[in-house]
Amino acid sequence: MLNLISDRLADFTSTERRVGEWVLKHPRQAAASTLAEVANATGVSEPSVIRFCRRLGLDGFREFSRRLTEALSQPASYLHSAVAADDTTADVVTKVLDASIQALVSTRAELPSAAIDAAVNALTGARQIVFAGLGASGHVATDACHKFFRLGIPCSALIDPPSLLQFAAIAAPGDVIVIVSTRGAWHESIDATKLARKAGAVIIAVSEPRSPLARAADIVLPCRPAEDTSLYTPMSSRLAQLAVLDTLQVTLALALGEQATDRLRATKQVISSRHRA
Amino acid sequence: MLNLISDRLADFTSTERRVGEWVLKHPRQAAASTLAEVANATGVSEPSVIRFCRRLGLDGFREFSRRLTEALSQPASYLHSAVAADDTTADVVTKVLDASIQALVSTRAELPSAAIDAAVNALTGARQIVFAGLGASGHVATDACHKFFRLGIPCSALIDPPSLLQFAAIAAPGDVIVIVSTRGAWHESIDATKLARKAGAVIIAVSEPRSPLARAADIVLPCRPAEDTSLYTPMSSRLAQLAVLDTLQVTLALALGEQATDRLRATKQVISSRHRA
DNA sequence: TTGAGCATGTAGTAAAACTACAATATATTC
DNA sequence: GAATATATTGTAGTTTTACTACATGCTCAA
Repeated sequence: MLNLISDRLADFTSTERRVGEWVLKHPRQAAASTLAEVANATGVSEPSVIRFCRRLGLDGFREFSRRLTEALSQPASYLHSAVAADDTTADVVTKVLDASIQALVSTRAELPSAAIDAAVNALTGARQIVFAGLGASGHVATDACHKFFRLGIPCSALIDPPSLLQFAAIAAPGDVIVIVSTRGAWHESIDATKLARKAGAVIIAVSEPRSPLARAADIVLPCRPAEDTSLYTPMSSRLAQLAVLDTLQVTLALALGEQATDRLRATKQVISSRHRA
Repeated sequence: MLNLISDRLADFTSTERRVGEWVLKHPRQAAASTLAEVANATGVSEPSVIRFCRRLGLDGFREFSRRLTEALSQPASYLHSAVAADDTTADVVTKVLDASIQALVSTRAELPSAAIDAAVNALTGARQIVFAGLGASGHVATDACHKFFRLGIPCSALIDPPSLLQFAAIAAPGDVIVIVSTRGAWHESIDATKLARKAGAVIIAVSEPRSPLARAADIVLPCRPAEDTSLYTPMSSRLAQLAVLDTLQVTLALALGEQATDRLRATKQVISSRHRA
């Protein structure tokens, strides 16, 4: 939460920045304050504080307070520390898993439910869903495809630039493209996004929220990559992306109701019966 | 907080007890609700809810909300709870991510470094590494392949039964097969394991530790799947498998020394230079 | 310089939390 | 068993808080 604020501080208006800086400086006080108190302490008007909250992708001041309280009561235990060449195996196990846990914990704290709702809204009416990702994100896209198709929606995965661009060229209204990209900086992804959007498709980016890709997309599901402090540090962001898409799938299943759950049940059943055989 | 409530439940009035029981049953929802919503959900009047808060020694409903939110973001609350059909989006986000976090936390606790060491030992001398996985585990295998090949070892991924069996038939000493399987029950995997082992290959199973596959393998990296309490609960075990393989890769990189780290550096470099372009 | 567009504040509204008090239920004493 | 006292709960109103609509003023471009 605090990271989110400090990251996005740059593209705020001056009043919003003032609020953000104050919150970063007095996080505990901020969490316990009312809207009027924050406005007073920062010397801005109440609506400006609300605008600040909305800018963060939150619903309003209420949600801001809740998120901040959550963030401040989170344990600092799973902190990221770099793997060193002389670490024992037990050290490595702890460090790598802690980094991954941390990635999920911060995702949990920063994922705005409004964005999920918007995404679900787009997906419920979708004619088809296309999951796209290049390189390591390709695996996430494929995985997601494998997961969403069980809901009975036509799904496919595109994991190389030519396919992605070709699809973007023939995209149509009703198509939803979910683009997974850790940094959101590959220009192929961005080009495809712009192209497909012009054609009327909805683009959901699972990506670093301040990236060019995020700016080009309709809906952003933020997935902050952990700083790459070390050569050995693996991409924990991949886990976060998978978890975000898990969440989206479950929410979508709930939104679709009976029909989707029946299909889920059927896909589970067919597996377990094969196992017994 | 929740303990406090359940402890004191006995000396509450019947209305207060009704509120307390509901809060214990739906803690997340309670933390996100307004006074009126709680009153409505429990079928009592608003002042009664306030009296309930006061009875807990709190200032009012506001403080109750804050305390509850704090309590729920403590680490002990990353407990697995099933997604229900009437959950809000925020509930789903929390539940799904909590389940995933829980999977990693328990993996961290249970992963024996001796098994990692044994696996690294086998891998350092490997002529080639083959990652195998069927269904959802196929993605994990592919992902691992993509990750390990950067160390400069020949890697491939097999994600369908015929390929797996064919490879098992021609396996040779020096080959290491890493089989990913959530339940470790597909007989194709087990057959392939036995076959390849007879031919002198080393088999590492990333799987439920008490499964038939685990028994057949040389080395077991335990990955206990979270109980599938609900239809909606996605496979958190997949995340655990990925994290275990992350750990293995980092440990292997350290064991291989200079040469491997140079290669890792090179693969990172080529990506970041493309990004800038 | 003027006008479009954006940032910000003012004033008002809706809703949330809280209070005072009345009504009902429960216990107590004769 | 009746009458009174006490405790419990709800109703109706007040205050506070969060939010909205709109107006003002500022910035930048033509």
